[in-house]
Amino acid sequence: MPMNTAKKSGKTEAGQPVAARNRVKILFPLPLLKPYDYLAPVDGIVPGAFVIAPFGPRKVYGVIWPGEFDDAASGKLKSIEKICDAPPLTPDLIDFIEWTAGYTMFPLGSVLRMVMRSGDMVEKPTMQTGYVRADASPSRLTPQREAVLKVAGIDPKTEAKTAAVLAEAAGVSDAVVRGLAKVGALAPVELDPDQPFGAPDLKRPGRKLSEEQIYAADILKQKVQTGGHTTTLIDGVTGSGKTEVYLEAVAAALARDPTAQIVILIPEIALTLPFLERVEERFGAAPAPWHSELTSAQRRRTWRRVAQGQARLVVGARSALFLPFQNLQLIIVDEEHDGAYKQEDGVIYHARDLAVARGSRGGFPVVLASATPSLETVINVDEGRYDAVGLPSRVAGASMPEIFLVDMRARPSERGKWLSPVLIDAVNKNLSVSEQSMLFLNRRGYAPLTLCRRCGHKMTAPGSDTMLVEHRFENRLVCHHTGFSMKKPSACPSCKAVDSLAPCGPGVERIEEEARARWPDASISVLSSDTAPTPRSMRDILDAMHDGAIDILIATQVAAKGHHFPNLTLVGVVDADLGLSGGDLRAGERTYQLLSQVAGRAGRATKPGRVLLQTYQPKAAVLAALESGDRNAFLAAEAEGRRAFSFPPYGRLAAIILRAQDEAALMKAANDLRQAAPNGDGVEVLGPARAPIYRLRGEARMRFLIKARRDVNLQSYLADWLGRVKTPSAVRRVVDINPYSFL
DNA sequence: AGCACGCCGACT
DNA sequence: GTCGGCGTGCTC
Repeated sequence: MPMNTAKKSGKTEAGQPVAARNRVKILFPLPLLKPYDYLAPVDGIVPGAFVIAPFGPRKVYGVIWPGEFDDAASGKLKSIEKICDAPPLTPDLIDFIEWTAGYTMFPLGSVLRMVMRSGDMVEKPTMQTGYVRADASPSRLTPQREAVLKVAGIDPKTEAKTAAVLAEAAGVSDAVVRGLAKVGALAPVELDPDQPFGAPDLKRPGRKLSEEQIYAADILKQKVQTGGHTTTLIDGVTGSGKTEVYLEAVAAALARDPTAQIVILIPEIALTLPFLERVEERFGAAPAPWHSELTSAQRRRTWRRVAQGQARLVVGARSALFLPFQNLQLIIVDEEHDGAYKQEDGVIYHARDLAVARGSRGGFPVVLASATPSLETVINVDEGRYDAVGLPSRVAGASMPEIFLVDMRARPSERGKWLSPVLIDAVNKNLSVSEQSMLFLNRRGYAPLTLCRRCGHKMTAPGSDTMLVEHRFENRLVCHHTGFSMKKPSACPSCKAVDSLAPCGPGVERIEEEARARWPDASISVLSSDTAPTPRSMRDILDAMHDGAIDILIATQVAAKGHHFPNLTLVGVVDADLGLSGGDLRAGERTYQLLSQVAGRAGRATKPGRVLLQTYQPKAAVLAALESGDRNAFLAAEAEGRRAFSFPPYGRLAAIILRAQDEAALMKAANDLRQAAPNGDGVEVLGPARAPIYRLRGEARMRFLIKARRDVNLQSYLADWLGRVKTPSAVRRVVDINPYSFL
């Protein structure tokens, strides 16, 4: 275990004996390609230690970095300002940062920034005052005082509580607590506001597992016991109990090494709340949470407790991969196929790929879980790089739902309506037997397109080629890409015609309108990120659904995962073709994943479920595969398609995106870059082409796609290429290795 | 990321 | 004549 050998040294500036000074490298969490050389005030500062050092005109938090000293830098060396009293980053994390920078082609310092975010997390927070019981007993023991003394602890290390917490627990005002402190019955102690996380209780038994689950869990536990790196896919249908299985592996890892730390990655923060509770139920202590919605205090608590090795189990979004673990021993990637693992701004990365890399370099197991694994992962299993355990049946004897296609050409909806008679009949039938239905449409708002009936003008966001979506409930037009929103104008901004703006196409709000008109007596709710913006509001709707208070739930993809509705027996997908257009490499795969996930909501308990997919292209391979339930045939066909065009995972793919306000400068930069592209064996450069959304937030965007054979080092090729041209700073240039979004 | 340095328009 | 716009480049 690396210790911070650099003790606080007090004054480090002038007056330090020169003989004691040696050189160190410091990496700053700034977009810098390399660390810089400094003079250290004392010997033996370990790599990974946090410091403050002068950098240009200001003082910046940084990290001591390993590496050769740069002779060119002699002569202008400055001294470290301060060595921070925080546990240093471990060598394996430093290695992971280096590897990630090389792989993603982002500056080393930018990757470090994901670990540090803000430097103040390194500092000890201001301590609170906590109280424990002291020897002196109060002269007058009132019932209130007695209640406080009853809930107060003794051990100043672990049991100190703030006045507010004690008062709350005793049901009295905090004046009572202060009074007791004044007479010496309570002793004040310094209390870290970042309270430790509860230790997982390893004696606690897990839920009762099926034979199948026990078998799968044993395989995973074996991997953990043996140690060393493996990647294992838990390939289990919706409702097969994947979570219980991998929690057994987590338990095994916690038991094997008393300092081991584990991270469970989940794709969406909306899911964290129920998930945290589930983990708490298993281990008797809440895990440390990590996602973008944490308050700064919550974030600091998790970060510091992870850095101290105190938080042993972390549940978080993709960025949890960059927490400063002391002894990371296992990574679980739940719903590994989920597109939310792809980080699209700042350093662009895919958390699943980085998790596997981290496990491989750190020599510990990685577990991927999914009901609809990504093609990449399936092929990695087929080719023997990953292992797999299957969970082919649902727990508690529930059967898989039956899936039917509704050919909208044969059974169209009424004009200006979106539900086919087939789906309407099915909902009617469900209402008559008091079973729940869900109408699924992955489109927020009322209408995805607003068009002027008179001049044909399409409403777009300012400076962007993105359509404004009508949100009728708020009477606003909203851009889902840029966040722009405006009150719906009464006149067309182009031809000034009044009341000519017509909503085109359906969103969930419009389906709600249709459903309310058709089923006025039914209880209908909409679940989307607009109706449930916070985890709590989402939970309210989910609870109402669970308790049967809703007859028809109209939902976007936020309802697609992770919820059990025992009385939901019908899922109607309003537009199953929605994700298929656009020529995206993974459109078919994503549609399959989303729709089978949605389908999995139906009939989880004893009641069999039915799923109706409304489509205009029932012959499409994805839909045929969903109907027949033949996932393997679908994946084989997808794989063949990718192989034919040497797309990932049969070849490598990268994108270079250029963006600039000035279109002429952008075109010139794109052409200059194209001219400089070196000929590479097995490398094909496509573009530059306009990005599908050409203008976004006032910037125009051009894209290159670079395809390479699997045996080509794509990063070296790109580094060579990009090193040859100087793009003006007004044109932003970003590399996306293995792009997912083609917008 | 900041921040300084440097070269072209509207002000006292 | 100067104040200040933000493009360019540097930070050990």
